[in-house]
Amino acid sequence: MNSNIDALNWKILESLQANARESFASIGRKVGLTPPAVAERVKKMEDLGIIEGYKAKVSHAKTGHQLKAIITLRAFMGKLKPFLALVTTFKEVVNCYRITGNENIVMEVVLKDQFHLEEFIDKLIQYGETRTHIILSNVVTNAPIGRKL
Amino acid sequence: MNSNIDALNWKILESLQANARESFASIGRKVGLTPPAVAERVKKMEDLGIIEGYKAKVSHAKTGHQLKAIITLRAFMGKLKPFLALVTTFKEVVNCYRITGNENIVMEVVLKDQFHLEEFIDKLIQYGETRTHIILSNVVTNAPIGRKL
DNA sequence: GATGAAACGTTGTGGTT
DNA sequence: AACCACAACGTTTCATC
Repeated sequence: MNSNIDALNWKILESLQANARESFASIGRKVGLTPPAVAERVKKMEDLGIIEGYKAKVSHAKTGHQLKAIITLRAFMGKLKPFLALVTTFKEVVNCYRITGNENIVMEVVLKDQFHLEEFIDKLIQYGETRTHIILSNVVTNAPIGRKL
Repeated sequence: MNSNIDALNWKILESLQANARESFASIGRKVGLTPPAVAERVKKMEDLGIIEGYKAKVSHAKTGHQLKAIITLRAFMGKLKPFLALVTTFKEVVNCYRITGNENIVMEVVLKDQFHLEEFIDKLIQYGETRTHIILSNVVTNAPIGRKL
């Protein structure tokens, strides 16, 4: 389970977390391997599930979603299951976790404006009690995973 | 600010959010453009800040961090500023936002185990009152941004 | 892992609308 | 301003060692 990731693989992961489009040839120059060797290591890490994918990060603000919020939900009796099915269809929801504690769900949502927020919250009220926190600023965003944590 | 993103660019963004390592040639085949045309459009979206970067997603679990948690912080008087400076150095913190409401900060953290969690919370107590929610499961993770939100 | 060759992709120039 | 065509160059991929 906790896979054997050597120093070379950590360097490769570091590069790919910083720029997923960097070529294997370029990574190979940095870490001292030939392109096929890098390709083989990357393929193996993909197969093992260490690398889960490569994603372009698209700006929320530049795509017209100036407002971000954290919303927690404390589901009503019998409403958690239907909510879990529905939440994957809400395009506003970027991240959603089931959690322990007084609330059952925490979501990170992106919205156009306060009208959009109001409209979104209205869709939630039948499933449970919500609490909304407007995001004022990003302090840390998608920090890379490193060797020494 | 809210940039002009046409249907073709949305298709390109869709592809790159699904697989940031897909070649411009391959994307071009899908959307009906030549590779240089795709490259030019992508370059422009990078320059405009629509595309913020390309990141490999590395599995937390496979790198030895089985435990994830949402931690909120209600900072003590005068402790918010020093905390904001420090939090960027905590490798456990994947995401951190400043928010409105009773708490000032919400963080998403990855940890090895409950001992690691205890150790991490101990580092926070001098900055404010914390509340910890263990993440039980991911319902939605890094959902792509789409045209019609 | 390395090497070398073939297939593929990227990038720059020039030209078209 | 956006795109295509073509060619030079770099990258990936496969065989082989």
